Amino acid sequence: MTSKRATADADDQTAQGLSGKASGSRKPKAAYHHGNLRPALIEGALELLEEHGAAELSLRLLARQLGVSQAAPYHHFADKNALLAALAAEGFRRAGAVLRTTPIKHHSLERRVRGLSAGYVRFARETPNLFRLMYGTQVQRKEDYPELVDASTEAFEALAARVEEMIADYDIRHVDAKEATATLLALNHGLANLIVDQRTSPVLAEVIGRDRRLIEQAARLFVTGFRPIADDQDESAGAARHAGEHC
Amino acid sequence: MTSKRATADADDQTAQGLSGKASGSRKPKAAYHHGNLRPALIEGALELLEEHGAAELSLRLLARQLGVSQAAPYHHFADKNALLAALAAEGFRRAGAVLRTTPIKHHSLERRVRGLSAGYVRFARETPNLFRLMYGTQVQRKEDYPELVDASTEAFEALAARVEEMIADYDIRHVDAKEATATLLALNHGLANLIVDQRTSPVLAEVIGRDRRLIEQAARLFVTGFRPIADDQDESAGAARHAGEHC
DNA sequence: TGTACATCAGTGAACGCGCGTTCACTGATGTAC
DNA sequence: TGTACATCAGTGAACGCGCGTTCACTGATGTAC
Repeated sequence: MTSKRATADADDQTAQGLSGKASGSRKPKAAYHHGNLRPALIEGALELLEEHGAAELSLRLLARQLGVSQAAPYHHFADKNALLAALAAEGFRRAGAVLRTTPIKHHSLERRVRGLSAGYVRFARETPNLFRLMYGTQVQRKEDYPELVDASTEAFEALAARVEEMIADYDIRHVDAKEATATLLALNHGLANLIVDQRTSPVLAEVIGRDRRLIEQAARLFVTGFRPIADDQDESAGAARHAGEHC
Repeated sequence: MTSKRATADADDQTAQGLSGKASGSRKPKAAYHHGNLRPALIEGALELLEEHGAAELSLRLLARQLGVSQAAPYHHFADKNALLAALAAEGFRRAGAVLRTTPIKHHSLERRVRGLSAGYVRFARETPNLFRLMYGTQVQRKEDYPELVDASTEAFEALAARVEEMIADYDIRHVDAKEATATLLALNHGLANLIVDQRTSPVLAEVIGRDRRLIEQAARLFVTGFRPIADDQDESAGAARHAGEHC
């Protein structure tokens, strides 16, 4: 519930209380004007979302939690869907930031891939309900919210830039950049979803439970390729060993 | 709304009507006893789920749709959650069947991988809301429903068996079977989720929109590996070409 | 510097809604004799 | 073969709930003069 700008002002007004304005009525309760409600709504909604789940995130509960009337949010968001869209946009901004800033530049290809996967997965794990909100059906008419469209586009482009960087640095010739980006995104997205999901089966849970290992393995396999090739896991490329079979 | 067993009986009773039993009262409306409500509930729920979305799937609407009182479902499911769990279980059974029966045995490695991905994705696309239900938070206390646990375990094991088959047939030595299964699952799951999700960004939509191409590319890259290797895409294994860089 | 006033950000009561679930009930079914 | 009866699968009315949203309102803010 830490807020950024105006809440600080509001706090000043109530907390300082030394300017004659407050005129003695020391209500520690909220001033009539919250003063910073919009960001507080988003922040509070993110907390409720993770704490109680998307199904229980209602404008009324949110308003109650912020000590504000249930009509107040409507001064800042057209309706509930608009608030949800703002949350999803925030999610994409965070995901984009992770992809953009993951420090992988001077590592091996495998470690770079692993770093990107780990970052994406970490983001999803930290705020799983936000992650679900970003991709689920809960937010309707997503295309109507430019903030959301832009944020998600930028997140995708952040990953694309990282992939292009790897392709350039390693002079990888046999793949198209878009193709590789989409595939890596699918892999990351799949890992994140599996890890975030409630694991229904104990068998699956055992495999997925050890996140770190799973991500390492996935990165290695993604880089190495799933096919008969000799044992060059860690060193460098080795000679091929198997003649093609059918087709 | 085609039903399997008991509904047929019920139909016989009303439709035939030649045994004196019906005694002339030709009500084409439902008999007092539906006779086959449980499967009808599941079937109807699957339809509602895909048609109107999970948010609008209520027991009341379902009962109304089946021409039955809103209390009737409680004779067959303890509560709404139990019905949802049954739906999810049905989803895993279908997914497992797809993975088990996808005919890939005599194809190249790449085509086998592609076949498995395509099958999983097709299942997800055909009933996207069911797909989401299987993995989402909507069904609570999943572990309390053995039917669901078993079905999801069997689906995972179906994929594992296919991966082991490939590993054996191609004598792939540098990967562990579990590792490869988990990674391929992640890739498939990511592809399916991306394709099923509402695509927020037009940039992403363009990449993901052409499913078939995306899946082909992902399979190729998954098999080939994302690293500097010469051009042996289609033939067989080729000689390696790039000396290792850092690390 | 003081004041009038438009505007903004709140309030609180109310609307109508559909939902999950329970309850006492009743009609239909099938089995024991 | 006919009948009594336990059991099963329905009914329909009602409970209580929380929700999204709207409305007429009022207190606070800041700007023009």
